[in-house]
Amino acid sequence: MNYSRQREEVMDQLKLHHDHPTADIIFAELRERDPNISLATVYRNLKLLSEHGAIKKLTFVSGADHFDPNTELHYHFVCNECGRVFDVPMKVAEHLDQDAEAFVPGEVTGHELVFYGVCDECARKS
Amino acid sequence: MNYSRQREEVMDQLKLHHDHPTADIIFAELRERDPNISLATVYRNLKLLSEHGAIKKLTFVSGADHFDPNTELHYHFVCNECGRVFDVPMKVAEHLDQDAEAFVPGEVTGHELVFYGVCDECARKS
DNA sequence: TTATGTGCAAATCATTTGCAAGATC
DNA sequence: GATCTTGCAAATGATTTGCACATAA
Repeated sequence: MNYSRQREEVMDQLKLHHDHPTADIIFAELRERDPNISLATVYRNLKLLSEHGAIKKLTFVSGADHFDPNTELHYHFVCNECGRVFDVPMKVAEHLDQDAEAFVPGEVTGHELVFYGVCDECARKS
Repeated sequence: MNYSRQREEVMDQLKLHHDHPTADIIFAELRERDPNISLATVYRNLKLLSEHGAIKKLTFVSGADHFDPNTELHYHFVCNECGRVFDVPMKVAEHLDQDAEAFVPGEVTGHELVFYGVCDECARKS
Protein backbone atom coordinates (compact mmCIF):
# COMPACT_ATOMS: atom_id res chain seq x y z
CA MET A 1 0.00 0.00 0.00
CA ASN A 2 1.71 3.18 -1.24
CA TYR A 3 1.27 6.50 0.45
CA SER A 4 -1.48 8.75 -0.89
CA ARG A 5 -2.58 12.18 0.26
CA GLN A 6 -6.24 11.27 -0.23
CA ARG A 7 -5.98 8.15 1.89
CA GLU A 8 -4.38 10.14 4.68
CA GLU A 9 -7.18 12.70 4.46
CA VAL A 10 -9.82 9.97 4.70
CA MET A 11 -8.11 8.44 7.73
CA ASP A 12 -7.66 11.82 9.44
CA GLN A 13 -11.22 12.88 8.80
CA LEU A 14 -12.61 9.62 10.15
CA LYS A 15 -10.49 9.98 13.29
CA LEU A 16 -12.19 13.32 14.01
CA HIS A 17 -15.49 11.45 14.37
CA HIS A 18 -16.94 9.71 17.38
CA ASP A 19 -20.22 9.08 15.59
CA HIS A 20 -19.39 6.41 12.99
CA PRO A 21 -20.01 8.30 9.75
CA THR A 22 -20.91 6.82 6.37
CA ALA A 23 -18.76 7.16 3.25
CA ASP A 24 -20.82 10.01 1.83
CA ILE A 25 -20.48 12.04 5.04
CA ILE A 26 -16.69 11.72 4.97
CA PHE A 27 -16.82 12.62 1.29
CA ALA A 28 -18.91 15.75 1.87
CA GLU A 29 -16.59 16.94 4.64
CA LEU A 30 -13.41 16.33 2.65
CA ARG A 31 -14.84 18.04 -0.41
CA GLU A 32 -14.78 21.36 1.44
CA ARG A 33 -11.04 21.21 1.95
CA ASP A 34 -10.17 19.24 -1.19
CA PRO A 35 -12.71 20.08 -3.92
CA ASN A 36 -11.29 17.50 -6.33
CA ILE A 37 -11.48 14.37 -4.19
CA SER A 38 -13.95 11.87 -5.59
CA LEU A 39 -16.52 9.68 -3.89
CA ALA A 40 -14.94 6.62 -5.51
CA THR A 41 -11.64 7.45 -3.86
CA VAL A 42 -13.31 7.74 -0.48
CA TYR A 43 -15.00 4.36 -0.97
CA ARG A 44 -11.75 2.78 -2.23
CA ASN A 45 -9.78 4.02 0.75
CA LEU A 46 -12.34 3.15 3.38
CA LYS A 47 -12.41 -0.35 1.93
CA LEU A 48 -8.64 -0.63 1.82
CA LEU A 49 -8.19 0.72 5.34
CA SER A 50 -10.73 -1.68 6.76
CA GLU A 51 -9.21 -4.63 4.89
CA HIS A 52 -5.88 -3.71 6.45
CA GLY A 53 -7.46 -3.48 9.89
CA ALA A 54 -6.73 0.21 10.30
CA ILE A 55 -10.43 1.03 10.71
CA LYS A 56 -13.62 -1.01 11.18
CA LYS A 57 -16.58 -1.31 8.85
CA LEU A 58 -19.93 -1.53 10.62
CA THR A 59 -22.56 -3.30 8.57
CA PHE A 60 -25.43 -3.71 11.01
CA VAL A 61 -27.62 -0.80 9.90
CA SER A 62 -29.80 -1.01 6.79
CA GLY A 63 -28.66 1.33 4.06
CA ALA A 64 -25.12 2.64 4.03
CA ASP A 65 -22.23 1.08 5.94
CA HIS A 66 -20.71 3.03 8.82
CA PHE A 67 -17.03 3.32 9.68
CA ASP A 68 -15.27 3.34 13.02
CA PRO A 69 -11.68 4.53 13.58
CA ASN A 70 -11.61 2.56 16.84
CA THR A 71 -10.62 -1.02 15.97
CA GLU A 72 -10.64 -2.33 19.54
CA LEU A 73 -13.52 -4.67 20.33
CA HIS A 74 -16.39 -2.64 21.71
CA TYR A 75 -20.15 -2.56 21.43
CA HIS A 76 -22.65 -0.24 19.80
CA PHE A 77 -26.10 1.20 20.34
CA VAL A 78 -28.30 2.07 17.37
CA CYS A 79 -31.27 4.41 17.66
CA ASN A 80 -34.24 2.91 15.83
CA GLU A 81 -35.61 6.39 15.13
CA CYS A 82 -32.69 8.41 13.77
CA GLY A 83 -30.34 5.54 12.91
CA ARG A 84 -27.38 7.06 14.71
CA VAL A 85 -24.72 4.74 16.11
CA PHE A 86 -23.27 5.28 19.60
CA ASP A 87 -20.42 3.55 21.42
CA VAL A 88 -21.30 1.44 24.44
CA PRO A 89 -18.24 1.53 26.70
CA MET A 90 -19.28 -1.46 28.78
CA LYS A 91 -16.97 -4.35 29.60
CA VAL A 92 -16.52 -6.77 26.71
CA ALA A 93 -17.82 -10.29 27.32
CA GLU A 94 -14.64 -12.18 26.45
CA HIS A 95 -16.12 -15.60 27.18
CA LEU A 96 -18.86 -15.32 24.56
CA ASP A 97 -16.80 -16.68 21.67
CA GLN A 98 -15.91 -19.82 23.61
CA ASP A 99 -19.48 -20.20 24.84
CA ALA A 100 -20.76 -20.05 21.28
CA GLU A 101 -18.15 -22.38 19.82
CA ALA A 102 -19.99 -25.43 21.17
CA PHE A 103 -23.13 -24.51 19.22
CA VAL A 104 -21.51 -23.53 15.94
CA PRO A 105 -20.60 -25.58 12.84
CA GLY A 106 -17.21 -23.90 12.52
CA GLU A 107 -14.57 -21.85 14.29
CA VAL A 108 -15.54 -18.61 16.00
CA THR A 109 -13.02 -15.80 15.69
CA GLY A 110 -15.00 -12.89 17.06
CA HIS A 111 -18.36 -11.33 17.70
CA GLU A 112 -20.33 -8.15 17.27
CA LEU A 113 -22.88 -6.98 19.81
CA VAL A 114 -25.37 -4.28 18.95
CA PHE A 115 -28.02 -2.82 21.21
CA TYR A 116 -31.16 -1.28 19.80
CA GLY A 117 -33.52 1.25 21.27
CA VAL A 118 -34.38 4.94 21.18
CA CYS A 119 -31.85 7.66 21.95
CA ASP A 120 -32.72 10.43 24.42
CA GLU A 121 -32.92 13.05 21.71
CA CYS A 122 -35.52 11.11 19.71
CA ALA A 123 -37.42 10.20 22.88
CA ARG A 124 -37.78 13.91 23.69
CA LYS A 125 -39.24 14.63 20.25
CA SER A 126 -42.10 12.14 20.52
CA MET B 1 -53.16 -5.75 6.31
CA ASN B 2 -55.47 -7.61 3.92
CA TYR B 3 -54.99 -11.20 2.97
CA SER B 4 -53.01 -11.92 -0.18
CA ARG B 5 -52.06 -15.21 -1.78
CA GLN B 6 -48.59 -13.90 -2.63
CA ARG B 7 -47.89 -12.81 0.93
CA GLU B 8 -48.92 -16.22 2.21
CA GLU B 9 -46.60 -17.86 -0.32
CA VAL B 10 -43.70 -15.67 0.79
CA MET B 11 -44.32 -16.52 4.43
CA ASP B 12 -44.72 -20.23 3.74
CA GLN B 13 -41.59 -20.38 1.63
CA LEU B 14 -39.52 -18.57 4.23
CA LYS B 15 -40.75 -20.97 6.91
CA LEU B 16 -39.33 -23.89 4.93
CA HIS B 17 -35.86 -22.40 5.41
CA HIS B 18 -33.49 -22.76 8.32
CA ASP B 19 -30.74 -20.92 6.47
CA HIS B 20 -31.89 -17.28 6.44
CA PRO B 21 -32.39 -16.71 2.71
CA THR B 22 -32.27 -13.39 0.88
CA ALA B 23 -35.21 -11.88 -1.04
CA ASP B 24 -33.93 -13.06 -4.41
CA ILE B 25 -33.64 -16.66 -3.21
CA ILE B 26 -37.25 -16.67 -2.00
CA PHE B 27 -38.23 -15.06 -5.31
CA ALA B 28 -36.42 -17.70 -7.40
CA GLU B 29 -38.05 -20.52 -5.43
CA LEU B 30 -41.55 -19.07 -5.62
CA ARG B 31 -41.21 -18.38 -9.33
CA GLU B 32 -41.15 -22.12 -10.00
CA ARG B 33 -44.58 -22.61 -8.48
CA ASP B 34 -46.02 -19.20 -9.33
CA PRO B 35 -44.44 -17.97 -12.58
CA ASN B 36 -46.12 -14.55 -12.35
CA ILE B 37 -45.01 -13.45 -8.92
CA SER B 38 -42.73 -10.44 -9.10
CA LEU B 39 -39.56 -9.59 -7.21
CA ALA B 40 -41.13 -6.32 -6.08
CA THR B 41 -43.95 -8.25 -4.44
CA VAL B 42 -41.48 -10.45 -2.61
CA TYR B 43 -39.61 -7.38 -1.35
CA ARG B 44 -42.85 -5.62 -0.40
CA ASN B 45 -44.11 -8.58 1.57
CA LEU B 46 -40.84 -9.34 3.32
CA LYS B 47 -40.74 -5.71 4.40
CA LEU B 48 -44.35 -5.72 5.55
CA LEU B 49 -44.01 -8.99 7.42
CA SER B 50 -40.91 -7.81 9.25
CA GLU B 51 -42.51 -4.47 10.11
CA HIS B 52 -45.40 -6.42 11.62
CA GLY B 53 -43.00 -8.63 13.57
CA ALA B 54 -44.03 -11.81 11.78
CA ILE B 55 -40.48 -12.40 10.56
CA LYS B 56 -37.07 -10.87 11.28
CA LYS B 57 -34.82 -8.95 8.92
CA LEU B 58 -31.11 -9.62 9.42
CA THR B 59 -28.93 -6.76 8.24
CA PHE B 60 -25.50 -7.73 9.51
CA VAL B 61 -23.96 -9.05 6.30
CA SER B 62 -22.76 -6.73 3.55
CA GLY B 63 -24.84 -7.02 0.40
CA ALA B 64 -28.37 -8.35 0.57
CA ASP B 65 -30.46 -8.55 3.73
CA HIS B 66 -31.37 -11.99 5.07
CA PHE B 67 -34.69 -13.04 6.55
CA ASP B 68 -35.50 -15.29 9.48
CA PRO B 69 -38.92 -16.84 10.16
CA ASN B 70 -37.91 -17.35 13.79
CA THR B 71 -38.69 -14.12 15.63
CA GLU B 72 -37.60 -15.35 19.06
CA LEU B 73 -34.38 -13.80 20.32
CA HIS B 74 -31.48 -15.97 19.30
CA TYR B 75 -27.95 -15.51 18.01
CA HIS B 76 -26.24 -16.06 14.68
CA PHE B 77 -22.94 -17.20 13.25
CA VAL B 78 -21.72 -15.80 9.93
CA CYS B 79 -19.04 -17.53 7.88
CA ASN B 80 -16.55 -14.93 6.66
CA GLU B 81 -15.76 -17.06 3.60
CA CYS B 82 -19.14 -18.09 2.16
CA GLY B 83 -21.33 -15.55 3.94
CA ARG B 84 -23.83 -18.14 5.12
CA VAL B 85 -25.76 -17.45 8.32
CA PHE B 86 -26.26 -20.17 10.94
CA ASP B 87 -28.32 -20.22 14.12
CA VAL B 88 -26.45 -20.38 17.42
CA PRO B 89 -28.79 -22.16 19.86
CA MET B 90 -26.91 -21.01 22.96
CA LYS B 91 -28.61 -19.50 25.98
CA VAL B 92 -29.59 -15.87 25.49
CA ALA B 93 -27.82 -13.40 27.79
CA GLU B 94 -30.93 -11.72 29.19
CA HIS B 95 -29.01 -9.37 31.45
CA LEU B 96 -27.10 -7.67 28.60
CA ASP B 97 -29.73 -5.02 27.88
CA GLN B 98 -29.76 -3.88 31.50
CA ASP B 99 -25.96 -3.99 31.67
CA ALA B 100 -25.72 -1.77 28.60
CA GLU B 101 -28.39 0.69 29.69
CA ALA B 102 -25.97 2.40 32.09
CA PHE B 103 -23.60 3.22 29.23
CA VAL B 104 -26.13 4.32 26.65
CA PRO B 105 -27.66 7.76 25.89
CA GLY B 106 -31.13 6.32 25.52
CA GLU B 107 -33.37 3.38 26.27
CA VAL B 108 -32.29 -0.13 25.27
CA THR B 109 -35.06 -2.36 23.98
CA GLY B 110 -33.07 -5.28 22.63
CA HIS B 111 -29.83 -6.56 21.22
CA GLU B 112 -28.38 -8.56 18.39
CA LEU B 113 -25.35 -10.80 18.83
CA VAL B 114 -23.47 -12.13 15.83
CA PHE B 115 -20.47 -14.41 15.88
CA TYR B 116 -18.00 -14.43 13.02
CA GLY B 117 -15.58 -17.11 11.88
CA VAL B 118 -15.14 -19.83 9.30
CA CYS B 119 -17.62 -22.66 8.86
CA ASP B 120 -16.40 -26.27 8.73
CA GLU B 121 -17.21 -26.60 5.06
CA CYS B 122 -15.06 -23.60 4.08
CA ALA B 123 -12.27 -24.68 6.45
CA ARG B 124 -12.06 -28.04 4.66
CA LYS B 125 -11.70 -26.33 1.28
CA SER B 126 -8.62 -24.29 2.23
C1' DT C 1 -67.06 0.09 -4.31
C1' DT C 2 -63.36 1.45 -1.58
C1' DA C 3 -59.01 0.20 0.16
C1' DT C 4 -55.23 -2.88 -0.63
C1' DG C 5 -52.14 -5.64 -3.19
C1' DT C 6 -49.86 -7.00 -7.73
C1' DG C 7 -46.82 -6.92 -11.84
C1' DC C 8 -44.02 -4.46 -14.57
C1' DA C 9 -40.66 -1.12 -15.68
C1' DA C 10 -38.27 2.70 -14.33
C1' DA C 11 -36.08 5.05 -10.45
C1' DT C 12 -33.11 5.30 -6.50
C1' DC C 13 -29.33 4.40 -3.39
C1' DA C 14 -24.95 2.40 -2.06
C1' DT C 15 -20.99 0.71 -3.94
C1' DT C 16 -17.74 -0.87 -7.53
C1' DT C 17 -15.19 -0.74 -11.81
C1' DG C 18 -12.80 0.57 -16.44
C1' DC C 19 -9.91 3.69 -18.10
C1' DA C 20 -6.71 7.48 -19.06
C1' DA C 21 -3.94 10.62 -16.50
C1' DG C 22 -1.25 11.69 -12.20
C1' DA C 23 1.58 10.45 -8.12
C1' DT C 24 4.85 7.39 -5.66
C1' DC C 25 8.73 4.48 -5.23
C1' DG D 1 10.01 3.74 -15.64
C1' DA D 2 6.98 0.32 -13.40
C1' DT D 3 3.45 0.27 -10.26
C1' DC D 4 -0.04 2.22 -7.53
C1' DT D 5 -3.71 5.73 -7.03
C1' DT D 6 -6.97 9.13 -8.66
C1' DG D 7 -11.09 11.28 -10.91
C1' DC D 8 -14.68 10.69 -13.73
C1' DA D 9 -18.39 8.37 -15.70
C1' DA D 10 -20.60 4.29 -16.47
C1' DA D 11 -21.86 -0.24 -14.47
C1' DT D 12 -23.68 -3.12 -10.88
C1' DG D 13 -26.58 -4.93 -7.19
C1' DA D 14 -30.15 -4.37 -3.82
C1' DT D 15 -34.29 -2.27 -2.97
C1' DT D 16 -38.12 0.98 -3.79
C1' DT D 17 -41.68 3.33 -6.35
C1' DG D 18 -45.35 5.00 -9.89
C1' DC D 19 -48.96 3.46 -12.21
C1' DA D 20 -52.76 0.81 -14.35
C1' DC D 21 -55.03 -3.38 -13.35
C1' DA D 22 -56.72 -7.15 -10.11
C1' DT D 23 -58.35 -8.72 -5.62
C1' DA D 24 -60.09 -8.56 -0.91
C1' DA D 25 -63.22 -6.75 2.56
